[in-house]
Amino acid sequence: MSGSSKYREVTIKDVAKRAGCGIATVSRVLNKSGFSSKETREKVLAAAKDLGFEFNEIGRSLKRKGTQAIGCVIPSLINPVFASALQGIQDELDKNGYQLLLTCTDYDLKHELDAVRTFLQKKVAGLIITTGRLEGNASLNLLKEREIPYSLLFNYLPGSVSGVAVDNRAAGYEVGRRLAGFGHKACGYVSVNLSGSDRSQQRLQGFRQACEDFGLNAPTIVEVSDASTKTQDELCDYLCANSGLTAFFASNDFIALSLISAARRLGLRVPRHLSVVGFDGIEMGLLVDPPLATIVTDPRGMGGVSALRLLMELNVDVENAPPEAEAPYSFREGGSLGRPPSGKSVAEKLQLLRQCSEFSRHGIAERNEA
Amino acid sequence: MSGSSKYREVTIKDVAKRAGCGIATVSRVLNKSGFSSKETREKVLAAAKDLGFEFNEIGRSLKRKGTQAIGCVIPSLINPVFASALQGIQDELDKNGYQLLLTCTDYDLKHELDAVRTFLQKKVAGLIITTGRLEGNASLNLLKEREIPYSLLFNYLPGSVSGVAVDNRAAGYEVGRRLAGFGHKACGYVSVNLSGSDRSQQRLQGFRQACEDFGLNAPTIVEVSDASTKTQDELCDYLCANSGLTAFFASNDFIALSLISAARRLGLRVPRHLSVVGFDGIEMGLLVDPPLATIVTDPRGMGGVSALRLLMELNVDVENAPPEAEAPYSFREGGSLGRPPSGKSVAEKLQLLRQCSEFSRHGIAERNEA
DNA sequence: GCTAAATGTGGAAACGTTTCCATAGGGAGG
DNA sequence: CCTCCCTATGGAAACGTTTCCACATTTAGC
Repeated sequence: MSGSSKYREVTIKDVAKRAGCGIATVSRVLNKSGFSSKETREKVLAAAKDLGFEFNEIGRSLKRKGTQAIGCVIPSLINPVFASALQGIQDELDKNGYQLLLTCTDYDLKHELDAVRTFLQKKVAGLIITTGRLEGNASLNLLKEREIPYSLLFNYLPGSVSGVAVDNRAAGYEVGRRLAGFGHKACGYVSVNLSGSDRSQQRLQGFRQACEDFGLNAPTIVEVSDASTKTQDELCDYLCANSGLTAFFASNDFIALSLISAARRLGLRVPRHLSVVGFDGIEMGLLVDPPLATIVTDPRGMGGVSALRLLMELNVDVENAPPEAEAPYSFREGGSLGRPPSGKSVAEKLQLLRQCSEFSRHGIAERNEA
Repeated sequence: MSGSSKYREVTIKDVAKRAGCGIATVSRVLNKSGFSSKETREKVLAAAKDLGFEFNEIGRSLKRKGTQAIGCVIPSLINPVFASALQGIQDELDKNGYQLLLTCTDYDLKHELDAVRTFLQKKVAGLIITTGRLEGNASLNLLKEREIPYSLLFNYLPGSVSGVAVDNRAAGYEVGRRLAGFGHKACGYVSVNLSGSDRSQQRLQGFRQACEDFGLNAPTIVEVSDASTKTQDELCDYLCANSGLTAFFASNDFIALSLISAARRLGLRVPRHLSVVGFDGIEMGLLVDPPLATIVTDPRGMGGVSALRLLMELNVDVENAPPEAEAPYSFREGGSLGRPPSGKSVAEKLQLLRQCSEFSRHGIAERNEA
């Protein structure tokens, strides 16, 4: 309220004055660089302590022409996969004395470019980027042109750009193979933002190829919006309109669980009437009933690896070098994947769907709540 | 490999030379501050464009004695509540031209203090903090001493420090009231990190009070570790050891869902044999069967509000001022909360638990997988 | 006891920017 | 015609640091 004891920043000059020496000496002592006698060293250290001196990183960065910060550009934090990856990144950066600057792009390439520009102005040491679209990506071109080190996360373009990512194509193929193994013939691929996401498209490619190789029909595709309540409605519509499909590959676990929920709303049982396989391997998938069959990945680990790779490129000597190979994944069996319905179950399913089509969606909800 | 066409930073000096004027003029033009003739303005703008000039934010920050960055200190990104909040923060900062510096503390106060120190060295304009323990918190004391603006998120100490948070005590009380309304008498409180989290303790306080006011027994408390697989085991043990409890309040939705899953493993049904109420209102809670009864909060909104409050304190004129009141929450009914088991159900439940105690936990898993 | 090297120190420049100040031209008002 | 003020401009200082360099002192080698 009264005494404006405005805190005054204490600089290296203040320390020098107090220690009775030049600022160069202070800098050397505090940075443990160059020569210094034990005597002055002690005086400087004492002075710094007395005054509560802390380096001003801005001054340092200006002189050193760079910061100890890494810019990170990801689509969103709502997706737990990205959040986990970020946690992995943060852990590694922290361990190596780097700071994390974060921006979310919401899959908007314009936004992405702005973010990269801002990071460059802030003179980040490097960037970690997850983008929706690799090909002709303006942000990446900018970084290449300026020769700024960067590391890609979750992105890779087969035979061209490589980053820390699972082989989405191979993983998608694996899902197709598994579905075939259970005897499914007619499958669906459910995605959010298929058009704007390389990753989703790669998974679909692999899945398609597997369908072809193992004699399944070409998958029926649906792209749903990600506003949760709307998603449910869209998924219900999709299920109703495609009663012939017996198994679904969802582009991530959340969609997979949404699909199972939508099926439940329609009175359908998983895996009795339909099978569902997800992607990512989020923990929740193990807590639900039936447990979700999915491709398990390690986003946190991947984030860590991407950070380590970047740090290595920056000549930081990290504790243990990250593996060179692409990120591992594995197929997890789960109760949500079973044999396709046969005979009685099919009849049951069709009966249920027929009933549903007689209700408005609102009606369905009401009926199920009763 | 060969031509080292090392990119050379272009500075305001280069622009000045090219435009044939002084650097002061360039600065004025590019910042639209002070006077400039139309003629020079055009020359400078053209020169800047030709050379691809971009401001060096370090130089700017040094002169201006501060950055346009906000430091954010949260416990973890794995908890989707924090991730959502961060998304809200990021959105607002982005909208107002501020950058986000992020650190996760994993509830470690030492780590928290280090992070705050680093942010101060980087001359952030302000901080947003979520801490486990408010009382006597060293980081906050440091910030007060240095007179650095900060905004608390998810924390508040009734009658003392205030931040953007729901009234955890009142919300906990509300849960107790609801459980009483359903006729429960003996309840449990399940938490991770109870000792290290003010929030969890406040929820418990409110819950306890409600139990007292509505004539329930004092709640039985259990603290579980957060390593998922271990959690399941611990929860199973807890359920077995407390067969008399009919309802559980979990300190967050994830624990609530874990508890339901653990119950399922034991053969128990929700809400037939036990009721469960969560906290947070994560989306997943609506996708599972039965839907989770919980306290619904708006972490993303809260993050946004905390950012806006901070920006206002920094005299940024934000678009619309955040609400002054504490963050809203609401109780959501869900299938996971029902009446306590009576007669036949109790017998059934005891029978199931008796069977379980005959198996090792490993045995349980095997039995259920079969 | 002499040079050469090793050790210790501080002045000053530099990093890229903003901004104070001095200077100067031009128009208006007396 | 002389002030005065307004517009326009660039030189130079300042922000806090690191580091080059020149200089001083000690130690070592003969």
